[in-house]
Amino acid sequence: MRKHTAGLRLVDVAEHAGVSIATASRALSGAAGVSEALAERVRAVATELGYVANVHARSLASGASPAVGLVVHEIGDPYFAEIASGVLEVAGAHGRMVQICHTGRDPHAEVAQLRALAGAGVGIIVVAGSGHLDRDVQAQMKAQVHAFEATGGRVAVIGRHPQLGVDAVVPANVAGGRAIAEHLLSLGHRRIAVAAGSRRLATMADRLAGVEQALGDHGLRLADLPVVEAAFTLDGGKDAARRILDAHPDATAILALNDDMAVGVLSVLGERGVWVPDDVSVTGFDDVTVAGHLSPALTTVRLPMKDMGRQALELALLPRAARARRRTAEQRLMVRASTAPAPG
Amino acid sequence: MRKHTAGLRLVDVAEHAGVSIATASRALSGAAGVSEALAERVRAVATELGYVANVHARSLASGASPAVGLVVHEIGDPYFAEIASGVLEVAGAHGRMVQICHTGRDPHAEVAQLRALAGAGVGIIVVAGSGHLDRDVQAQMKAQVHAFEATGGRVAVIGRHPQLGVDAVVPANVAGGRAIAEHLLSLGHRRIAVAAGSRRLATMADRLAGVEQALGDHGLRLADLPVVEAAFTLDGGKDAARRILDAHPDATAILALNDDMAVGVLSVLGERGVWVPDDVSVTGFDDVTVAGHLSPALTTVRLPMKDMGRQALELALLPRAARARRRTAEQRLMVRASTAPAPG
DNA sequence: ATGAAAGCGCTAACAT
DNA sequence: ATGTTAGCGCTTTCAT
Repeated sequence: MRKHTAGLRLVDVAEHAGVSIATASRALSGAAGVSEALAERVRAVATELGYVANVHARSLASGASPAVGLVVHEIGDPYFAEIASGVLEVAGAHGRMVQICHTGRDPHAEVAQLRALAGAGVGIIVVAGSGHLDRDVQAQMKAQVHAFEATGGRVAVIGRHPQLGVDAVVPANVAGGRAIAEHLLSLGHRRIAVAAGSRRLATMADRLAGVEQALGDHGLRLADLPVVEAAFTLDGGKDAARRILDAHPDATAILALNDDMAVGVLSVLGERGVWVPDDVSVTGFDDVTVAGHLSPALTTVRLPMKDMGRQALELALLPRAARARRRTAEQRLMVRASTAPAPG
Repeated sequence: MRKHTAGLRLVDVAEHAGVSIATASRALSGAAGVSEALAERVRAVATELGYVANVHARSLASGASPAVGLVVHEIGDPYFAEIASGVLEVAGAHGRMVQICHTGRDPHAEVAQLRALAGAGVGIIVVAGSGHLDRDVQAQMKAQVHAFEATGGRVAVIGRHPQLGVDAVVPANVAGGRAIAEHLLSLGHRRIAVAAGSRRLATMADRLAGVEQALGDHGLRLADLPVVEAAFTLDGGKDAARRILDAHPDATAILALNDDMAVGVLSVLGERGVWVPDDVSVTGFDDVTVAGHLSPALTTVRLPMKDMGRQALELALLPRAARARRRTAEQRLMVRASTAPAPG
């Protein structure tokens, strides 16, 4: 904990400028009711003295805080790091600080972080993690979010959060899932194994739904394909790949539902001497920066993560609307070297 | 800005528990001077009511803030994202929030962010970006840091920051530079081109110094090698690779001074039909998560970024010492597929 | 347009 | 061990 041993105060500025602290306050916060000349003088004195207002005092007195909270699953994960980059960019442009919390992919931790941010007195919260299909989690999130909004807080989420009813930036996960599956199908793949994260995540459900649509177009059903659930990470991808190779050695393609998992899949395939794309095609989802530089370059679905971060904060910066706003972030299929026509 | 329209206050808890607000305060903050039974009751009431203390009021009254500020060049960059992950982990364990600022690699922005964080009332600042060799920048950083420490703030930096005199976690950049260069030299490479970032960064100077030592062991001098300066990013690596290929087509190895640049180098080499490692060996520095999964897997120097983040905050959490503390983060050479004996 | 003064919610002396 | 009360530095009525 920091002890404010020193530090200039508003009184100091006021005295130096020969005005009352009320006038000084108005001049510095740009409020009306001060002659421009006086305001100018006060500001000059403040800069000269190097005065910086105490946020805590300001927030306490005004009941308004300029800080924005950002909740991510894991900041070390490129997907969230890129989103964070977009959020920081917009925050910087508005002179706001960003407090980041991570949840370790635990939905209960997410609720706890929300509470913590509210307690930490931020005025805006952006939730970057996927929504959850679990009713219990949804209810808790909803309660927490509403409590925060009731005290004047603003919330925006990235991803589909069923029942939440707040402003949202929703990536085209269904369309993306459809596009990537369609790509594999059009290459003649039929024995496709899916490396998936938890089905309790809305993101996962949506991407799978898209895959199912594409399959349906070809008279196939998702239920007939092996869908292996594992952690939504590089290691999870490794895990899934091993299980797929063992249980379904005849698969000609592995469709991973994010790039992290795809990297793990590629890694295990390499270890086992399976050639990509000659023996098995592999696809990812997200198009994180390195995806195009992998071995081989990964065919994937691009999502504009940084822009999603920007847009989410921009939504949250807007005054609350009667109906929750919704922006869609478009996907784009990136065909690279990790996919090829099905062998045979 | 958030308006606190509602919200429970300490008085509410005190009333419900039938005690004074002083007792309530003591009970909740765990201060001495309250009977355990009473403290327990107060805490129970607080949880039941869902009371969360107002940080602004608390910080204002106590003059201490639990927030920690983290300054990075770019949070979307995996190197910094991993450091941030370590900082968040330790902060979480101590019940503290982390405010992240990015500087866009501009040293003057770094100074400005420091000032902003101090103004935002954080108690601790961790600076993750490399130190700068420019005297002017050093002086400004120093002034800003001292001003912050004078008001009771704590600061820790990651990387060597000449003249700063604060607690630091210093990665073994010199040893790493030496190890990676020695690796190439032992493979018989002599015509080595270096893809470097700005030489004004301490990190860069240190890594180059290590390279120079290894060269010296083999009777060579850095001055005789092409050292191409470019942005310390993937695009910078591309830029450097193009210039190297054009001006020094006979180079048998490209030593990039971070992984981002190495990825860019690999990318350009691929485009131009240069085989790695058959025609040209390529090395990186940092060992970001994907380095081992690139095409080909990158030989590089591993730095424990996440742990560096952890350690930096742990240092900053300690009370200020008479002499600045210094922890060294060890490097480790990771030999992979991107290097091979020099051709011919 | 300017100033005086009453809080914002909490902590930390200072009583008791 | 518990309660009373004076601030922390600022914003914002309310006077003037």
